[in-house]
Amino acid sequence: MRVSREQVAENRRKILDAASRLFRERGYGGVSVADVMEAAGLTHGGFYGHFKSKDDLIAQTLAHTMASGAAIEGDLARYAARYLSASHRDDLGGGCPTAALGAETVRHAPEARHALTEGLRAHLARLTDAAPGKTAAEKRRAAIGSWSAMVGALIMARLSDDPALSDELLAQTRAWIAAKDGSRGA
Amino acid sequence: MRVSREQVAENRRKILDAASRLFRERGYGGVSVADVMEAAGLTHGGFYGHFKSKDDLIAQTLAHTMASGAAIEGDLARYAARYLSASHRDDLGGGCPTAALGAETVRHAPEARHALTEGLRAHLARLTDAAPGKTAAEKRRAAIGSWSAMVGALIMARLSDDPALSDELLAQTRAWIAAKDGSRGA
DNA sequence: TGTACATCAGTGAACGCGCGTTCACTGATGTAC
DNA sequence: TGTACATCAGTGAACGCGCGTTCACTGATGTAC
Repeated sequence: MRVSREQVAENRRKILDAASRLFRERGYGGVSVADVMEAAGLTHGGFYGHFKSKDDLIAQTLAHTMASGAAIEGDLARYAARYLSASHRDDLGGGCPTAALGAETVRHAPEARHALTEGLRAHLARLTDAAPGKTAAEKRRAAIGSWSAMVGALIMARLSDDPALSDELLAQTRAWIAAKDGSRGA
Repeated sequence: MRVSREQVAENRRKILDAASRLFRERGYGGVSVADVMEAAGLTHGGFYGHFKSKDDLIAQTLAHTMASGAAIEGDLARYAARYLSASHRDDLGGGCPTAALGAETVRHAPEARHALTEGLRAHLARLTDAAPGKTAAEKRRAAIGSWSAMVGALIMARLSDDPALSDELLAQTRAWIAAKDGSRGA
């Protein structure tokens, strides 16, 4: 049963959205092509009309997800407070793709790595604008240092099976970033 | 062909060492039980004499790997310089288990998460001792903030397919940690 | 505008491979005498 | 200390399942007239 061109485009978007969430929740290996298609409301056979392979889906999903990189509201400390919140920690599927998939993506197709790298580059540029510092170099350093701390802390907070340690990782990293920002670097 | 008790213990250690390196290099899903056994110089059939399942191997491998947490030589900035080096970035299989496997381990058996969490707790205690700060609270905060930044920066430096960006992530995060340490916090 | 046909997105069964796991067997180790 | 037997770690073939991928088919869409 053929569908309209608009329906095709919408189906493709649904597949990418479903894949984006599922991959972040369960990792690449934890999600089958059939899982993605079912979540998109389709059957698995139609998959290869949209994508060349599962690896192709992974790369395109990352590009799709990173393209919707939101602008940063407020300063870097404010952004860090939201990033390092319990609600973000508990929302794997809707949260930061770098924290959820960065480590696994190293081992995947070059296209997937490339999509994440370019998303990361764009995000660092936005963070640099929002970062404190008198010079461009200071702002860049604060952006990279703070962002590294955010990603690392979120991953470890999710990893920890001790809720107290998990909360401490978030709170202390938030405080450290805020203190660093206030102290105006070098 | 039965082997001696010492041989059994040595084989078990070889399996854990091989698994530790292979899992870090390729992730849990990228390594088969047969891969591990072959790397340990054995055949796959004998695996279930040592471990209950692949998940059991994963958990025991993490416990085994985290148990050999080295003491920290020098202060925290010195440790960070080594952690955030090109040679550590390029040595996935021999490098930090948290950076290599932390994100994936969230989705695995509770025992695996627990082993990593306890290793992390012990490591944070050692880092706290080496951290700068006048009070215990300051040292703890510096340890957690710096450690989060190290883990995040290493993951992103490995992820980046642009060598210049990769190097910048390491260098800026090193500088940020050093600056922060010098500035004596809040 | 209406009709006839070609196109092709999606369906669901099927294929083949890899992997986790099991099992009958082997032969060296450990032990009872 | 030496011998006979029981134990059991490791071997390699086999099993079964899940998953990525393919394919013949369907029927609605798009188009030529």
